[in-house]
Amino acid sequence: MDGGYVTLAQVASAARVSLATASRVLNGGARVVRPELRDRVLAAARRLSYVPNAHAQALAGGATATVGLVMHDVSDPYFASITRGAMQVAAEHGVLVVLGSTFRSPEREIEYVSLLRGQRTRAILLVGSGFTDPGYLREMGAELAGYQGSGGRYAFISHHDLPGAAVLPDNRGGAAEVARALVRLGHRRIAVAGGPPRLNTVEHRVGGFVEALAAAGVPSADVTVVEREFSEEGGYVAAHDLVTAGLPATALFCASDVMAIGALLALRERGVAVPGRLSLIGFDDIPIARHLTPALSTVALDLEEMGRRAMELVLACPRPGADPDGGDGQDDGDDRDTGESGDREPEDSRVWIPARLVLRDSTGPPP
Amino acid sequence: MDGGYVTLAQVASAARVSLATASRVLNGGARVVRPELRDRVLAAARRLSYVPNAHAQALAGGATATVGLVMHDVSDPYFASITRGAMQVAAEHGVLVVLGSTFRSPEREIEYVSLLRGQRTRAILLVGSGFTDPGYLREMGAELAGYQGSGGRYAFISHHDLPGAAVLPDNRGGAAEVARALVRLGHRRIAVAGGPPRLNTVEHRVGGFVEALAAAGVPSADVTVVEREFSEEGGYVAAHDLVTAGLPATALFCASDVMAIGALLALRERGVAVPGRLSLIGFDDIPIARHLTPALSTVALDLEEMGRRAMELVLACPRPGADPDGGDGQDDGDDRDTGESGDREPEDSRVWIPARLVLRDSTGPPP
DNA sequence: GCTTTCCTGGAAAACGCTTTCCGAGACGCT
DNA sequence: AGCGTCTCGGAAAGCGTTTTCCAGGAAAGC
Repeated sequence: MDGGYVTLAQVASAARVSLATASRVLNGGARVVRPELRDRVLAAARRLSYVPNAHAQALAGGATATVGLVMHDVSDPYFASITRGAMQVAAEHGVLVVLGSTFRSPEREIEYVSLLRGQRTRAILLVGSGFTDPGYLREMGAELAGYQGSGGRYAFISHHDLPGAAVLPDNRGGAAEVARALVRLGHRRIAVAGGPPRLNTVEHRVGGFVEALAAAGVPSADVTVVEREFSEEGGYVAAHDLVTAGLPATALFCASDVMAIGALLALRERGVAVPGRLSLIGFDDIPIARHLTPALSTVALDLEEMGRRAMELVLACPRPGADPDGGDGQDDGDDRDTGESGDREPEDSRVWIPARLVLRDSTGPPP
Repeated sequence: MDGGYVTLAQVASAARVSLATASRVLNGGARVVRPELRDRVLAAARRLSYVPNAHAQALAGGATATVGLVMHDVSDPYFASITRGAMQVAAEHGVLVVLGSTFRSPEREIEYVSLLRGQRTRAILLVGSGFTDPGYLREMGAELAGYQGSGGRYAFISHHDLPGAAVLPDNRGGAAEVARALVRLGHRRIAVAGGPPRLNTVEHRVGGFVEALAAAGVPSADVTVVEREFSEEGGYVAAHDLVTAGLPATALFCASDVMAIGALLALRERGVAVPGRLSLIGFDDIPIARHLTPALSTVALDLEEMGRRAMELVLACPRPGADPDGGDGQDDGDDRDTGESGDREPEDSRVWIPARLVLRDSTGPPP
């Protein structure tokens, strides 16, 4: 109305009631207040259109209702879908979501965690591939330990080589399935387009793929690994370079759908028929994958579910005492530990997300 | 390290300095502090890994460094791109972004504004089409007036029929260009797939299109308007129904690219050649539009720029006194007021975003 | 009928920070 | 040398809540 905010004190005096009573009626809840006073307070609050000051509430010891979400970039469909799932659960719990975009910079990621720590967010979700850099792991580890020590919860989505609860897509398994499927189709000379190996996700997908290829009897001389950016542009460049190099393959596996989209564009520009001359397959099954022409074969991950599960993990009612104890009997995470990295505490909740091969029109037998 | 947070008081005592001095060194900035003390404080803060409590800072009168972003759904590419732009500017200003997904519910939109008000966010960005419902306009208007009255800034992205700063895409103009382009190509029987008219964006795009068609001499009997959901599914259903009805058109204009994607799928399933039998054109130029087959003709809006401009609008240094005065000489918004709704205060900053017709492969002459 | 227990409202103490106001030295001017 | 001015550190007053503790009245027990 006029300048400044309506405070609880104003509501209380308007209702001719003490501050304590007004607080109890509007936010407390535990204690009983005589109906008559209760109504007076409620009426006054409505009349003045009182909105509690979240900062004051947080300071005074009330629980904060915000969760931080740190990721590469919301406009990347992979992250957009995960965010969507996470926000659904957040909304159900009446929790506000704070976003941080790192654009794949480890420094920014750490900075955001520190910022969110300052905001006393109830929890932090670290979405997307972790970095393998030791300096990053040390710093981020310290930051997260401090956060947890002071009562914050956190969870990773995707592998991070750091202790903590996590939602883990079966990157290796999915990539291996791609390898076997391509071999089954008859491909023998195969290319992989990956990103920088400092990203865990890339390492697992490319690694799992190459290993499975070897296991299926494809000589490593017939496997071409191309490392570019982990982005649409990177996929474009990878495919372009592959074609320029004489296209030493009949199938191309891209470490993500986004890369595959870039690759598809390059292949179209260079006149390479997909899947006629080259089979193409991605990873993630982002929503547009099925709308491309040819419809993109890929490995489906339930991205929204990943977001949902992670948010549930950190919002799952903790015992209020904030001792650094981590996971508390999450029931449905089938805990097969594939030992991808053994340095995690066994108490941490782990949710595995299965990867499902989806063959659409972009893959076929070799020419 | 141990339970609980490190407070400024602890830092101060570790540095053998008063609270005031510690505050001045770490956050204040205005006042000068002797280098020796300054270093002591800095060292202590680092050693204890001090993180200021943002809530306490906000309460004590320091500026809040968060901005709210309220929109339909981040996983919609249109909103994802806008969000990306907004986050870039936010990051430059060291501002944190809080996200709210309304899923096109006016109630949720109002609820989020109220929540963000409670968070004392520095500003709120309302992204995406406003609703035409009078009840919504009244409530939202009151909420925003209260917010502004207490020093908050806000801006709309897209038309909202409410006073306030805004970043406005030229929906009518773009739609009119589509109409003229289709007529120029030779189309005479034309269909439009729109969403519910309670969305301003839909109203302007469909309205502008139909009017321009009339102006170009296309009899209204030859124009088919189909109203479905403003979503991919809605586009699918619209196209499906159109085909079922005997396809009384040689061109289909969809009120958004997302709808066009759905329509394209339906047309493919029903065996309708695009653009051979039916020309298709969307609106927005979301990033994947060019990757579809056929590459989607559309009206390009610089979505990231829209996000950027809006964020700049609300972050543009305000005079600290928070009197409800709104716009302060934004230099480069060319203020042509097309009078789409006359009830706004002239002081509000308005940034117009031009719409540019992009003809790709999904449009051609009629069969 | 008097004491003991509930029950409920109010006063006041945090919560962690910013900022205003003072006071004490240091310096410059006459 | 004396006085005024300037600089910079510290004490303390909030900021808007929650929550603990206390007091007074009503209900209950003997």
